[in-house]
This record gives sequence, structure tokens and C-alpha cells, in this order.
Amino acid sequence: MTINQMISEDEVALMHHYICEGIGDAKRLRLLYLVAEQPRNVTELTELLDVTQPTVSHHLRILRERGLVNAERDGTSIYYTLGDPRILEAMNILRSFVADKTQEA
Amino acid sequence: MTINQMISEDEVALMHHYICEGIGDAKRLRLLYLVAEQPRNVTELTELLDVTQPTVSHHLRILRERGLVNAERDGTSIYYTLGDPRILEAMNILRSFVADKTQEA
DNA sequence: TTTATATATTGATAAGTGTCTATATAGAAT
DNA sequence: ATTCTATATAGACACTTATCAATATATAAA
Repeated sequence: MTINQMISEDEVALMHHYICEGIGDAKRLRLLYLVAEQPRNVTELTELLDVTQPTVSHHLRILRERGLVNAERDGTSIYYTLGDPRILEAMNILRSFVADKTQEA
Repeated sequence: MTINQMISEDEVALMHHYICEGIGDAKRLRLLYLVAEQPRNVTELTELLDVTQPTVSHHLRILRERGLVNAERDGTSIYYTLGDPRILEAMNILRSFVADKTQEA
């Protein structure tokens, strides 16, 4: 059970930077789920995402800078993986919340 | 343990709407933590947030429309509470991730 | 050293949104 | 009814950012 200690304004700012700005876009959320399934390179991710390659690289940079994904080069390709299992863990909790919300209607 | 089943594009869109748009702002993240501590009315939240009352109401509306907070009237005041414990649960997991990241330096 | 492929960066633009002031609405009290 | 307090809404503006086309960089192969 996690402790609910009062959070400081500074810590909120950090969380905003790492998390809110990190997953604050639908494409990036999708990217996180895709690289959580298996390592994927930029070309694969571009084919799956319906945006241009520079846009994918842009999103990956944002995720990478925050440690939400890791990048590893293999030849000319760069394979991306999930940066931390807690990311998926938290997303799945939120996913179950959303699932309940949308079937409340 | 949560199951990591492939997520559809539609589900990503829903998650983006409920979660990313919901917590995609530092003030709203702060609001969620504040109402998680205890029920608070708009006046209290305004004093704690360093923005105007209409701005607080604006953020609360976004949170309320997504079920991230609940609103209950008591006289002229309206008290806000956390909409679902899973919100805090997920936030705390992400909080621990951010804590680790920021002390890696 | 070219050539080809994969990824990243730059600069521009359009769309979205957080914030404010001003105003409206709702409930309680006189 | 009027006044007061609490909250919500409307409209405007500044700022951010997602996206694209064009270009640069990096690795591998010929």
C-alpha cells in the first residue's frame, strides 16, 4: 500500500514535467503501449502511428528525455523499449478506471 | 497483476481524453492531490493554488467531467473529493518513478 | 569515397489551451 | 425582495505544441 504523504509544489512540478508532459499526447501514449509490447524501431513505429517519421522522432525524444523509453542502436536502426515497468503498471490502473467510466453509460 | 493485452486505437483515444487531458496540467495534478487529502471547496482550493477562482473552476470542471473528482454541494459551497482511489494509486506509482529519476543525477 | 538507409533536427504554421477580467447563477440570510 | 457569499460561465488573449516539409547526421554497404 502506497503512502499518501502530502506532496510539495516542487514535486508536483517534477511530476508534471516527467509524466503530464510525457504522456500528455495520444500518440505518445500509443507509443508507450507499442514499445511495452516489444522493442520497436522508428520505422516500425512510424508505420503504426499514422504520422510522419520526424513527428515520431519528436515524440520519442520527449519520452526518451524523461526516461519513459530507452533507446538502443542496432546498426542503423534504433530500437525503443519501455523505460520502466511502473509506467505500464500505472497506465494499466488508469486503463481500468477508464474502462469502468466508459461503460457506466 | 494486470494483464498487458494489446490496446486498441479507440481505447488509447479514450485514455487520452480521460487521463492525459485530465491530468495534463500541473494545477490539475495539484488539485487531485489536494482533494485526495480531504474534501475541499473551491475557495480553499483557490487559496492553495495561486490562480484566480474562475481558473480553479475551469480546472475542476475538466476533472469533474472525467470523473476524476466528485462535487457535492453543502449550502453555497461545493466540496470536491477524489473521484476514484485508482487515480491516487496510479499517481503514486508514477510519483515513485519520478522520485527515482530525479535522484539518479 | 559514394550510395543507400535509418533516424534526428530545424523552422514554420496551425490548432489547442491556460489564464485573466467581467458577468451570470445559485443558495442563504436579513 | 434585496443583499451577500460561493461557484460557474463567457469571451479574449498569450503561449504552448503537434505537425509537416526540408535538411542534417549516422551507420552500413558497395
